[in-house]
Amino acid sequence: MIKSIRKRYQEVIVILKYEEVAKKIQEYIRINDLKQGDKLPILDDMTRQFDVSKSTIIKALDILESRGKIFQVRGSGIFVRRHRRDGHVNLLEAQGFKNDMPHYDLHSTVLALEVVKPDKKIQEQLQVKPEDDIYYIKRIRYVDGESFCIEQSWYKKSVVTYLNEQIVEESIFNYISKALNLSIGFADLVVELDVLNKEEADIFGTHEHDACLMLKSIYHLHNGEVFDYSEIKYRKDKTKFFMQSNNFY
Amino acid sequence: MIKSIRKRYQEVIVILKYEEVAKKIQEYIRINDLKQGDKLPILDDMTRQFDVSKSTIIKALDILESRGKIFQVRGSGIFVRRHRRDGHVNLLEAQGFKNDMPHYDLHSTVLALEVVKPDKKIQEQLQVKPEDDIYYIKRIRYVDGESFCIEQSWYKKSVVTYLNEQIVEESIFNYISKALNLSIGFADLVVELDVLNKEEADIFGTHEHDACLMLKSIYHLHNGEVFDYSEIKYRKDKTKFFMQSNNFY
DNA sequence: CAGTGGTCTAGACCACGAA
DNA sequence: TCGTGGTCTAGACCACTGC
Repeated sequence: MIKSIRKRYQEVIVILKYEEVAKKIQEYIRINDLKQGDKLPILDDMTRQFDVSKSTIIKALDILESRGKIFQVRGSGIFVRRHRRDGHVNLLEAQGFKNDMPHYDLHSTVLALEVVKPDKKIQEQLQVKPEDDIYYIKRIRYVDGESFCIEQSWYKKSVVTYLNEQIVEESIFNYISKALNLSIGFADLVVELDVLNKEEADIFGTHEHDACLMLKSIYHLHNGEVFDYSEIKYRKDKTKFFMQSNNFY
Repeated sequence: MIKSIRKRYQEVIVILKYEEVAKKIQEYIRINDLKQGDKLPILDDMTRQFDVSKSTIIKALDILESRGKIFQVRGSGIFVRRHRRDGHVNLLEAQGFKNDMPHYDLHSTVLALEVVKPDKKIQEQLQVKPEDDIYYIKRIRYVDGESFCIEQSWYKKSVVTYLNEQIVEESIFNYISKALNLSIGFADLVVELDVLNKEEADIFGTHEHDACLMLKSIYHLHNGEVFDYSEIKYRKDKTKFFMQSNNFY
């Protein structure tokens, strides 16, 4: 492959071969509507088809395996794993919403968007000082017109330098990666049971002190810096979290 | 390294270099009590120290990264990520219990251990026929003498050919991998909110219809065959699920 | 025992971060 | 600019599955 094709103008956006191959394999699965247990082409055929070395295919497959898309059986073949379950919130592709509910009508209402000083909890979660500026955002998210979750999030202003109502109504993460050109590295997530206060109960059309699922997340940039802490309450009757694990050793 | 050292007698258990290296790096982190953000030695030093090729080190590091132990920053270094949180159930190392609560006194009470025929739900989850034999197990698990969760599980008898009370009181997964020599490949997990029935409420010392966290899991062997479906109810006041995500792309 | 996937290496070259 | 990590390759050899 000619090197210049793998860069985009002056931006020098390098396309990784193994990412390209991984994308194409996923595309192949989608187009051929493969289900759990269906077999993919053998390695040798893939090296020929994609015109890359065996190692590169294997790297692409390892990535797809770690993302829960496929599983590899030595001596036998490479097989498709069950797809994301529709309507479940996928905790491991934790970039909100659009990904989880692709077939639904989604929108958000912004209840708060302001610059604040962090209290003790936020200082600790975001690893900031009391005098640092923080964007505080509170949103209700709707699925098919019905309230689905209530999200509060705190962004380091030194990283996410600017936010406005329109950005916040749409996808903050999309804005962060596309407009600010930051790349999100990893996240720590905690799921627990919580209860609704009066205001939240009204939003969900239920009763104060009702149980709900709480997801607390800390997001890091690629260099390890924390930039976002968020707390999301999900209504109990609509929410299922989905995950896939490979880590047996 | 001499090849024969890497096999154990006649069993031909091959030790993978990159798994060995990964283990040693984790050990290094533990011994030196490294915290989030602490730097590991540079790649070149590790290749020398472990006497393996650069690719092998990188593979080991990729594994540790996917397991949430470290993060790698190009041009800068390799850094330790926050450790498992004590007392949180780690959903991605979902092998029960002993791993999640290493510093606690754990035990189990077996309420049921019998061979049954699957109902519709179990037929679907385990992908078995109505006439297939299934081990049904119900256990209460205690942490420091206090009931922590109630687990029901269904094992394909064609895979897990034998179980007894002692095995079930201890670790079934341990038995499966060590004694039956089966290797667990991957799992699908769903977390949702559920309520307690009268019996369960009594076990937890709380009220019927109280909310609880429900974890439903489907476990697969390395070849993709389902062998276990389980439903675990966790008491709401004691339970936090923890996960780490890398999948931002 | 053929077919298929996995491990490991040496080495060339590239990309990012910090100073 | 240099230190550090990342991509990619060709190829030798190994290991598991199923016929």
